[in-house]
Amino acid sequence: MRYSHQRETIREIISSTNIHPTADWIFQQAKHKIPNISLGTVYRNLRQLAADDAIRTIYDGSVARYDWNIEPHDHLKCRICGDIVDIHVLSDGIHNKVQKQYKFEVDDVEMNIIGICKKHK
Amino acid sequence: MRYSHQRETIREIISSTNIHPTADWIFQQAKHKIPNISLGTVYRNLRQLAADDAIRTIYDGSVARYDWNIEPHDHLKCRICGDIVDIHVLSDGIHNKVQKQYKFEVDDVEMNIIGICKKHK
DNA sequence: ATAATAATAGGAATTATTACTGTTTATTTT
DNA sequence: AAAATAAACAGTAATAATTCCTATTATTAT
Repeated sequence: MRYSHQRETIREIISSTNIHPTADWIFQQAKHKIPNISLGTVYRNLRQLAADDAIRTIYDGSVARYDWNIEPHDHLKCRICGDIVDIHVLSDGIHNKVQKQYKFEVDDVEMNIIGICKKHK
Repeated sequence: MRYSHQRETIREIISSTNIHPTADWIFQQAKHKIPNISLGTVYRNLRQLAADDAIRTIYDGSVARYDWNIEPHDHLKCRICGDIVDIHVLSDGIHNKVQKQYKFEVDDVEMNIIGICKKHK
């Protein structure tokens, strides 16, 4: 993968926040630095960065969000404010358990816990 | 919610399969029974059935799929054949652990394990 | 410095889903 | 049982997220 200014800018934007931004949010931020950047460029680079394991794609219902944190972790999503926070509750054992019990080669585990965060109950 | 022939047909279609169908697949099946049913009707009823906890909506990347199984369970998704199968690995303890540790009121837990099923490795 | 080609901007196309509108139909009231 | 009410419908337009296309630009190897 060849260097590109656009891709580095996108990478920096993702690394700078914990909000798990959408492609469009990243696009809006990127425009501040590169006014004529295009949305297609943002999507193409997000796909490339994810394929390269430089970022992680998470799904919030049906919209994709992006996370700089590529370590295994889970998500807590508040259905009042929409905030998504990283947590770590899933034991590493699940991985092996599934592998043995179902003869399934595990690549990725995504766990999203939906509910109401402490600020809203 | 008032009775409707369309909704009952949709409910039956979902109950009859383990493939976790998409709205469009359900629409194609429904047309065999009700030739002039419209896609909007399928989506509206899927939303209503899900709100009523008669079915469960699951997200396969960014497309919605529907599951007749409303008991807590997890999913194994094969990235070769696309098949999604129901499993139960997550202990009920996670619910309380998250509730206490993060003061988060848990409504729903979705866990998808992505990898390669035994038929394809 | 030049050639080769990966990446880009801008826009069109696609896919999944929701919204709108006039009509039909299940249920309630008379 | 007929009339009134409103939920649900079919058909279609609109929207949102994402991907694809093409001519141009930028990076890298020679």
